[in-house]
Amino acid sequence: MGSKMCMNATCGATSTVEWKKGWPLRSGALADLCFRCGSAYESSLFCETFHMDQSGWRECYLCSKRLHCGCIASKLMVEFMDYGGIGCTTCVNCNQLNLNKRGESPNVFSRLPMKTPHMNGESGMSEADLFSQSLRCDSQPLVPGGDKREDFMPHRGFGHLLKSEMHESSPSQQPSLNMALASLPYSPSFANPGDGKKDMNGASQSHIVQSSASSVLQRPSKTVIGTPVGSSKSAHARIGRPPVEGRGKGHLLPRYWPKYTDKEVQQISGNLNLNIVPLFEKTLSASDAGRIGRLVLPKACAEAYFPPISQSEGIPLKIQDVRGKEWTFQFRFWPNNNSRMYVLEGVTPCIQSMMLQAGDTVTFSRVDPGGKLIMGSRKVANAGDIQGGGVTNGTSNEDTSSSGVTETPSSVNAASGPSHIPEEMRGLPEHMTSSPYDGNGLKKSETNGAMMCDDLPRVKERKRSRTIGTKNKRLLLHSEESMELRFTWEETQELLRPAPSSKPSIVLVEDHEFEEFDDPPVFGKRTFITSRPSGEQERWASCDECSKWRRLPVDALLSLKWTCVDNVWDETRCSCSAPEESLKELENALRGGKEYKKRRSGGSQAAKTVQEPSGLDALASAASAAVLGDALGEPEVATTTRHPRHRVGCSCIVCIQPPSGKGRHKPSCACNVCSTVKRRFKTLMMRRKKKQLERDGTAAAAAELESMEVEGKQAETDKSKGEKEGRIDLNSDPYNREDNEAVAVEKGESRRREVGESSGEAQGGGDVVGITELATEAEKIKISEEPKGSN
DNA sequence: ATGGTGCATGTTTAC
DNA sequence: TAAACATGCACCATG
Repeated sequence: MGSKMCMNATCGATSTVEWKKGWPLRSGALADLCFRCGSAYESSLFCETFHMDQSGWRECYLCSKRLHCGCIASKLMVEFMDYGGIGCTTCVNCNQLNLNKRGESPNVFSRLPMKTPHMNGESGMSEADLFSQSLRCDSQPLVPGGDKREDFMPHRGFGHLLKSEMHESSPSQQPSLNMALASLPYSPSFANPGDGKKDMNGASQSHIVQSSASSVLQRPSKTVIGTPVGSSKSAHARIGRPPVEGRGKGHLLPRYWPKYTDKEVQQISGNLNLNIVPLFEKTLSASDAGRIGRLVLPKACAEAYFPPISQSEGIPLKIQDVRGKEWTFQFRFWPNNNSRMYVLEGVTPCIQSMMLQAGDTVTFSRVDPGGKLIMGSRKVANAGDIQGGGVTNGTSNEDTSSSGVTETPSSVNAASGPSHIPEEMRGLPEHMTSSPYDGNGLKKSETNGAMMCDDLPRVKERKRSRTIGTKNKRLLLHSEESMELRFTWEETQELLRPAPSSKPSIVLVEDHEFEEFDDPPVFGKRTFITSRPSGEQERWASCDECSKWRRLPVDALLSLKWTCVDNVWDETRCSCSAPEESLKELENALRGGKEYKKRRSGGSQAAKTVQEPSGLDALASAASAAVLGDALGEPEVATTTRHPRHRVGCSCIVCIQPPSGKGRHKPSCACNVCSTVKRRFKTLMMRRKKKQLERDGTAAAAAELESMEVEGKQAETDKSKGEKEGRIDLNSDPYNREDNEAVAVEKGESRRREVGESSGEAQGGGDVVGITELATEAEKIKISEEPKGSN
């Protein structure tokens, strides 16, 4: 055990052994007490006696007023701490010292109204200067010979950092606590740089102040987007700030520093009409965002800012999101290698509510007063940007936080947040991803030049990204899912083609020919359909070789790879050497579409890189468009949604529907689709009754049956008539030779398939009101009917 | 069979 | 090298 010096300025005793165990700290450990004066050595004691619950507010024991410095810092930081390690504070209001509960002599610093260090934009002063000016020593040396505060203060402020940064502290003077991040801005040890009379092993106090301050202040800048200190833009900058003090001994890693911009804090504060104290944040891992619903909390953060728990089961913890909704999570821990692993359980609903996924960031703040925990979020750059799918100005890299406060990505360069997105996937230089604030706090933070130039973290970032890129497959997959696997049913449909080798067999269903394939469909080339002024439709496809657009028959189905040579429809343009036709029509059709824009603006190179995607590329493109809600030109312009195997002229339920998203049909709608649906449902009902009656077998029932059959025949006649007019039964299944779900019902075929067809088609199309409902109804009917039938 | 829970283990990172 | 953390996985409960 190294020698310790009593932290009580009035004592200053040094001993290597004679330290008594004192009262329990919040951490559960026992404080070391000075053998002479009984003061605590453990700096983690501070705030022990007058602990600030979680709010960071206290009431003056003398004037009964809340300690409040009245400056803007109060909204961001806890203003008062117990300096001196014995839990005493000077009330700024009455300037009286508050003894701690043990009645020990006050030996305190109080804070003068100050600007928050990171808000010192106009002053041009260094943060260290502001720290110094914002603190003053109120204590009077109680022992002749002066205040020995500087003897021990470095232990609790920047001191421990000096250990690593300067290697100047002797082991005996190394602190027993690591409250650096919490206490840094408040460290009174540097309040009076010129006041230092003693060297710390040779280092002057002023030196220490300077060095330590700079070393500390540089830290955030290495890991987060940071505006240079003193910048007037600091209110917008996402500076990773050391959070307010917590009770934990370990200081928080910069990656957990809350990286709010001041505007965001103000925004949250404004939203909730509360003072917000940012605590920490965490980038969601795949498992955090997964279905397990467990959010692993950084140990230091959990111990510093969440209530202490001694049982593994933990406690329910209420956390409010910035919309005001209160969530209750189970805050608990697991034993882990003689340590603890803290988790929040039951976060899935909240995560989903905030629409967060792996890579996004959750932020934890505290409300002053009250100590209520607030959970915010910050979404990672969106998939499209990650994919590099479009050149952005950086403004779209981040999503609006579901928290109501839009936050920038938790730093492009930060070790957390978007860093989990492999740089290779970004497609953009990192500096492109800095985002400007929109001024109202609702979007974007400003570009930060400081971090753009900071290569160190970028190197680190790349290292991490590579690792994650190869290792964290879940996260990667998730991103890929976002980009490539989320496409709509219709978008998939339009890309499906019959397998090249498969020969269709023609099936005649109610006078309609259907091609049926034994092989599953394959992905085909994406094409565009345009309409001529005459109304005639034609299809356009881009050659995979020369990227020239070729006009094709509307019913042309192209394989995944398609080149001019495959253009069997136009002999004059079946070679890449043939000139391209006027693209006027195509351009018109695609005007406003992304593909078109890309192609037009990109020149030859762009034409090469942004050429019409094929197959999975097209899927990815479609997926991106779907995900991003992009205004991509509709690939199938002026056409209806099609089955992959359906040809032009197909009048099945899918093909006759308007393109998706064209609105729902009204209940009274008498269009082809709706009337067909209704008719079909009627038939279903009729058959159900018929079966019911057959079972009953009563004479009356027979009579009813007779009349029903008359009705039914009439219905069938209508149906047949309708089909001959170009309509087709809703339940016609182009894949089913026997078609006719009624037949299927009678044959006991799967109701699931049946209903699935109906509802699925309805969904695939324009969400025709009634289809789903009717199908559901039919399902119910059959379900209720089946047990009876089977018995 | 499925999903939840608790712990173990491998990887990463800070010191 | 040790701590922290992400995730795998065995075990158990439930339907």
